[in-house]
Amino acid sequence: MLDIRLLREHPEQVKAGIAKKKDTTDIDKILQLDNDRREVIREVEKLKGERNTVSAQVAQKKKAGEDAEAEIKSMKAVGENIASLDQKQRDIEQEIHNLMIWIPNIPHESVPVGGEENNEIIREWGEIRKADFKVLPHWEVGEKLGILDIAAATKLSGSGFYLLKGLGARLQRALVAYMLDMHTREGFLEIAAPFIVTADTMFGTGQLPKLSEDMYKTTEDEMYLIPTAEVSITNCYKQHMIDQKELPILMVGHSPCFRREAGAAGKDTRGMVRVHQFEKVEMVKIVEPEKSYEELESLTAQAEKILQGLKIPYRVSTLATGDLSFAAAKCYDLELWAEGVERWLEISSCSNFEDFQARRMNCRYKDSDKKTRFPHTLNGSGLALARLIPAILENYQNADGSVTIPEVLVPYMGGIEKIG
RNA sequence: GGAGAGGUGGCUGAGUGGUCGAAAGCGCUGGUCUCGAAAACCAGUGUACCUUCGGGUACCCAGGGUUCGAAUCCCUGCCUCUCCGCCA
Repeated sequence: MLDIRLLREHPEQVKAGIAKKKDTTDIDKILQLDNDRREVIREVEKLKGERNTVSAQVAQKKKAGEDAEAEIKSMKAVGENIASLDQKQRDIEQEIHNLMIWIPNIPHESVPVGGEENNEIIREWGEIRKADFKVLPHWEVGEKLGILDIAAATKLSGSGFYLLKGLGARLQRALVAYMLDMHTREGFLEIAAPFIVTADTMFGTGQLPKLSEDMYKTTEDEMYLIPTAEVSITNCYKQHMIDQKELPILMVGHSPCFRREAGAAGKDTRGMVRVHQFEKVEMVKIVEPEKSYEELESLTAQAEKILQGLKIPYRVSTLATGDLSFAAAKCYDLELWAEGVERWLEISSCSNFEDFQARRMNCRYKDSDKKTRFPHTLNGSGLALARLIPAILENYQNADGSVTIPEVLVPYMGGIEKIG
């Protein structure tokens, strides 16, 4: 959520910012409501002041045993007037709120302007292998090795699901353990949080109300299945006052992610690349505002360490404004090269939300001047399994159809060095 | 699921209709003392909004209600705790 003061004081900046994200909220309408609101407040507060004064007189007279009927009578009408103005104020504030919650965060000045085509690749890492045999896509090699069974998943849940078995399931477990170990070693606190959360929690990180269509929702209790562990982990600090000494807060967790992919019908229908449920390790940071952009760099570097450890080539790009998510001010995408599908696959998004989420969650901290402020929140995948496994099955594929286990995973695989 | 108790500031916790924004303690900040620290003592210490910058208004889980006036009384919801039931 944006600060209404930013709208008041720099309306042009806000308008330009949201336009870069292709948002069309009528900012002037909100400013008009904001003026109306203040007018009502001035009026009602004057009346309340009067009532408080007279009420004090009533109390005094009663104490002294005097008659206060005249005062009581005169305040009756004032009281009714106050009640109706209070209602009017609430209505206006509700209307303002209902508009504010749909406004996206505004992009940081360093973010390239434009649509997806303006994303900027800022670095690449690793050598793309030139195999002297035909590298099979992961769904083919996975089925052949008996470790991936898309048909079974489809039977259970319909299209857009995968099922791993044997060493495939083990590989996923190994990756999760490898990644969690890496991040906790670097100071991230491991969190195992709920996968089902309330609407209020979804509001806190910005999934609601805008992304409602993308999530699975329970019918009986109005609960939501998390689309990412970001939701559960970040919201641990919802409605919380943080002591500055605790900052920066670094957390990491592993969870399944549930996504309806409502707008993506017909895209990437084969394999594990686009599915309704996948596993992911997610890192979250809560930091002082002054440090959030350097923290974004180190967060991205942290995600990159996983790929470097696995020796998988990747590239990092800065997302252009039109490609940024609702809540993000700046985002780096990590894409890895998958040799079988011959594509760069998005494997991690590392974003700085500035105080956008903190404001929605009402997460605050006291700074060194004892002033209450909103911290900045960040998160980054570290990493998503449903795209990492395909990359391993393809990039580590051998001519005989077997798959070599990346060296760093061997200990996690109980010493197994090759599948097939 | 059943019965009961309760939700008050950064924290603990008093307060059952009228100077209560709220006692006390802890914590925090400053000072005295000290070579320095601890202890002790003294002082200070909520947030948001409106403002003609004098001040004013609101906030004691949330939302309604009663009243001239509500932290305090009533209703609804949410959450926590205790006991019972059920249960991986």
